[in-house]
Amino acid sequence: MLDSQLLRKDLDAVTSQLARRGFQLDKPGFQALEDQRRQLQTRTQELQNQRNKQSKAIGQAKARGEDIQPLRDEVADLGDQLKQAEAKLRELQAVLNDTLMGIPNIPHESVPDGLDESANVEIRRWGDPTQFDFAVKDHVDLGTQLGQMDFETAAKLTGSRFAVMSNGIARLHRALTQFMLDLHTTEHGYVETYVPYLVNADSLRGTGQLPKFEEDLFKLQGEHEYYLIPTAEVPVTNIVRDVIIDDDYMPRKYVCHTPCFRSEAGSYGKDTRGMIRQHQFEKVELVRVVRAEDSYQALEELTANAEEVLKRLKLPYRLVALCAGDMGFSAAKTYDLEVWLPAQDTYREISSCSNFESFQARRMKARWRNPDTGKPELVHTLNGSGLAVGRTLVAVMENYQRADGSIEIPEVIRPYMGGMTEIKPS
RNA sequence: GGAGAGCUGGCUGAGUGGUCGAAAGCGGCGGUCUUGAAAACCGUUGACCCGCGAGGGUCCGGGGGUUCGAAUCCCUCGCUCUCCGCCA
Repeated sequence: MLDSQLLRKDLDAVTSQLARRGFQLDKPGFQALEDQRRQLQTRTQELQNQRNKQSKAIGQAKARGEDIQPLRDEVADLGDQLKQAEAKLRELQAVLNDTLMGIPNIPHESVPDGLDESANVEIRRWGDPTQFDFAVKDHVDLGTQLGQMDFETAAKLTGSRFAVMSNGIARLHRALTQFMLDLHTTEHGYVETYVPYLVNADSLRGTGQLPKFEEDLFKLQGEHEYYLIPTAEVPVTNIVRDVIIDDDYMPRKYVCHTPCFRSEAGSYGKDTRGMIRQHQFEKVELVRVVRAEDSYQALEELTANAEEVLKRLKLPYRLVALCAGDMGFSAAKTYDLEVWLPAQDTYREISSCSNFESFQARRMKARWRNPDTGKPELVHTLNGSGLAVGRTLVAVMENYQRADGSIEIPEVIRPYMGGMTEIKPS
């Protein structure tokens, strides 16, 4: 959510900055709502003031043992007037709030112009695309031929966009997760965190998935209004919702491994093969809660933390700065990490690292107490994948494949697999 | 699942429907004393909204209701705790 003060004071600037990401703000509409609100709020407060004064007078008169009936008659219809004004104001504020909740974040000045991914800007590359002297297979062929990846059985159990893994591949999948968690906790200073995989609507509103993107989520049936988490970002970031963090506990760095559930509505026909786009996948998520002035430095660090996973796995990748129009709703700036996938002969997203500035914090009322002023201030929140485990598995399988269809295990992962060096057919 | 008790400021915890945004204590901050610290003493100390300001308004778990007036009464939802039952 944007700062409503900013919208009031500088509507033109906000409108043009939002236009950079292709969002059209209804300026006259917003202005009209805002004017109405101001009028109604003043009027309501006047009435409240009147009521408070008169009620107090009644109380005092009663304490002195005077007859209060004349005073009561005076305020007879005040209550009705006030009730009406309050109801109208509430209605208007709800409309205004809905409008506000539907406005995306303002792109940071360093974000490149552009409305789609073609305008994204490559920042740097690491490693060279893996060379093979044989025809490469994709992870589906590799996994199926090893007898350790089974999409048909998954379709039987549930439906499309799910996977069953077994044996070495299943273990590799788990080992990658452990490796990432260990790296981020022991070397990058993140605190390992375990959270619920079901969240309520308030949490989803806090991080920006609701109200606009409900169709992307799996919602539970039953007495509770719970949703499956689409990313650990939601439960982890909401840890600081409605909290004023003590300065001693700033900044906060969380790492959290969870499954993620996404309906992938609207992605029909996209990445239908294999593990690239699943309804359920594992992710190790990095979340930071920092002071406003530190958030862009923190974004660079967090991105570097995610890159380190790829470096240790010796997977070639590139770093891309998303243009204004390609960023997610809540982000002020986003870097994507794209890993080299030989079978697709291209780089594919494996991590997305964003600074949300105060956009989520304002929705969540997440603040910290500034010792200099003694006042609570909104925090800045960031998150990034470190990394998406399913896609990392895909990248390892494809980049470490051999001519015979076996897969070499990256050195840093071997300790997590009891010293195994390769995966061969079951 | 059954029965009961709660939810008040950073924390603990008072609060007869009427100058209660809320006693008191702790903690924090500032000061006196001290070479310094501790102790003691004095002072100070919630958040949010509207307004240039003076000032006004809202907030006692969330929402709704009764009333001229609600922390206090009623309804509802959420959460916590205790006992019983069941259980990985």
